This record gives sequence, C-alpha cells and structure tokens, in this order.
Amino acid sequence: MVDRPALSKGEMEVARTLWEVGPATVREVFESLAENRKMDFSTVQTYLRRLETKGHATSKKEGRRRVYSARTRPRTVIRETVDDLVQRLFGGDTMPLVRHLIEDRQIDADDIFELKKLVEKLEQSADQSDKGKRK
Amino acid sequence: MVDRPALSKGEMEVARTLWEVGPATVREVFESLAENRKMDFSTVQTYLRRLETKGHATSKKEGRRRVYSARTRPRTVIRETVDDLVQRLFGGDTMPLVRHLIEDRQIDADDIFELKKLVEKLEQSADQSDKGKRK
DNA sequence: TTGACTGACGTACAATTGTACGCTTAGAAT
DNA sequence: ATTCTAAGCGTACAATTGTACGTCAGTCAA
Repeated sequence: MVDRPALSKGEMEVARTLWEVGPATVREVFESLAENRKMDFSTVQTYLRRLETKGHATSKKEGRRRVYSARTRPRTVIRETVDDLVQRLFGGDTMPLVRHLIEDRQIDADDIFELKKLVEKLEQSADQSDKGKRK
Repeated sequence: MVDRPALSKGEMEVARTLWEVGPATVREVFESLAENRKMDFSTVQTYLRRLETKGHATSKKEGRRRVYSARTRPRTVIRETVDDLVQRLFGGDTMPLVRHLIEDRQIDADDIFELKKLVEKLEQSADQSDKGKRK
C-alpha cells in the first residue's frame, strides 16, 4: 500500500472524468467535464498535474500533447475516501451511511434487485464464518 | 434550506463528538476526543468556533464558560456530505458507494438483519409508488 | 512565412483548513 | 490578598485547495 495523499473535491471530479474517458489529454478531460461543470482549461490542467504528483495518475508525452491515465481504480479511491469519511463522521460505524443511502437516495428497481442479491451473499458468508461459534 | 458551508474533515470529527456528548464545553469535547485523536485544546476551540460561524453549532455563555450545542443533526450533515461526495465521485450514481459499503466493509449479523428489512421496505414502496412521484 | 491556435509548463494568489500560541480574566486554592 | 489555573478570545501562520494567468513552442491554413 502506498498511502497516497487523499484527493480533494475538485481532484475527484477530474479523476472521475479520467476514469470515464480513459487515457486522455487535458482537452479531452476538459471537454468531457464541461457539460455540467464550468472549469477553466488550465484549472483542469492543474488538477491533472496534481493528480499525477499525488500518484493517482500518470502521463506520457505523445507527440506534443500529454496524455494522462488513471493509476488508481475507482474502487481504491472509494475505499480510501469513504473509509476516511466513515471514520471521521461516525467513528468507523458503517451503518449510518448505509442507512442514509438506502433510505434517502433514489434507488431504482434494478438497484433494489442487486441490493437484495448483495445482502443475500453477505448473509451466506456470514453464516459460514459464524459456524461453530454460535450460541 | 440554508445551505451551510460544508464541514471540513477536522470539523466533522469535532461535530461528531459534539453530537455524542451533547451540549458541552470545549474541554468536554476535547476530552471526549482525546482518546484516539490527539488534538490540541485550542484546536478544538477553533473548530467549535468555526462550526458556529458555519451555522452547525450554537453556543451560549454559561457563567464564564461557553457551552456549545449542535445545530444540525447527524442526518443532515450526512446528507449534505454524502450527496456532495457521490456527486463528485460518481456523478450522482449511488450504487457504487452502496456496493462498496456492503462488500468491503465489516457488517455484522445484526446489521445484515437490518439491511434486509431496509431493502424489503424499499421494495414495497417502490412497488406502490411506481407512478410518478420522484424524479 | 505569417498569423492564429493549441498545448505545456511555470507560476500566482486568494480562500480554506489544520494547528496552535499568547494575552487577559474569572474563580479556586493558599 | 496573592497566586495559580482554566477558559475565552483574538490572532497567526503554514499547507492545501480552487482557480487561473502568462509565456513559449509546435502546427496548420492561407
């Protein structure tokens, strides 16, 4: 584990876009971002640079432009970010957050289905590891 | 809605403690916090002050000490914080986060039980209010 | 070849955040 | 009363973050 510095909010948005559009130039990221989020071209550039120094991206010159690629997967960043949040906000207790997500955010039918599967799977593995120490 | 400025990481920890120990003086918060998290007394003081200016706490002088009370409930802060996070990190899509929480974090038997209930309830209301309420 | 562009790169700079010191004063202990 | 202590309050200051400007160097269209 490398223990990268955490991503700031702005960096996250850029990182997300980088995941979405794959290895990309600053302009590509910039354009992909622009729809909803107004951010100056050079601001994006700065964020990408910072992502790189923080170890969350790499880049290589390709001709005269620089192409950035994500180095950490969404999964990893989620883990690092959410673990930290849960720690600070609930002292490590996961459930308040789960509760909030399920109750207060829109979850559509498909998601509910997936959720059921997830919980079932969770139940199973819990049963397993529980075996022998039941009281 | 008042749209308070978001809490920073440090502020969150102090806010959480304030929720836990109820209306409390700086020292009480400080001591409640000290266990795990080493933070200078005056740092706590500063955070409480900032919580107040951000509208997340109030205080009143009680004799010569100042007693702080939370003004926003955990629920609210969770919403504001998590919504923001989900927005930035997943463009508003909730499921990646739910998945992470269920799969990668320790959830004990009781929580699984609760989770099942939650999902069931969710299923029910989805079945019913299928015709146009929320977007 | 001369603009007009586009991109990289270095740099800037204000706001926010993390962390804490120091002065002042109201009560507590001697 | 004198001293000690704990609290408040103002202030400081470095690091990080949000945001962006200039400058210089390739590239293309006329």
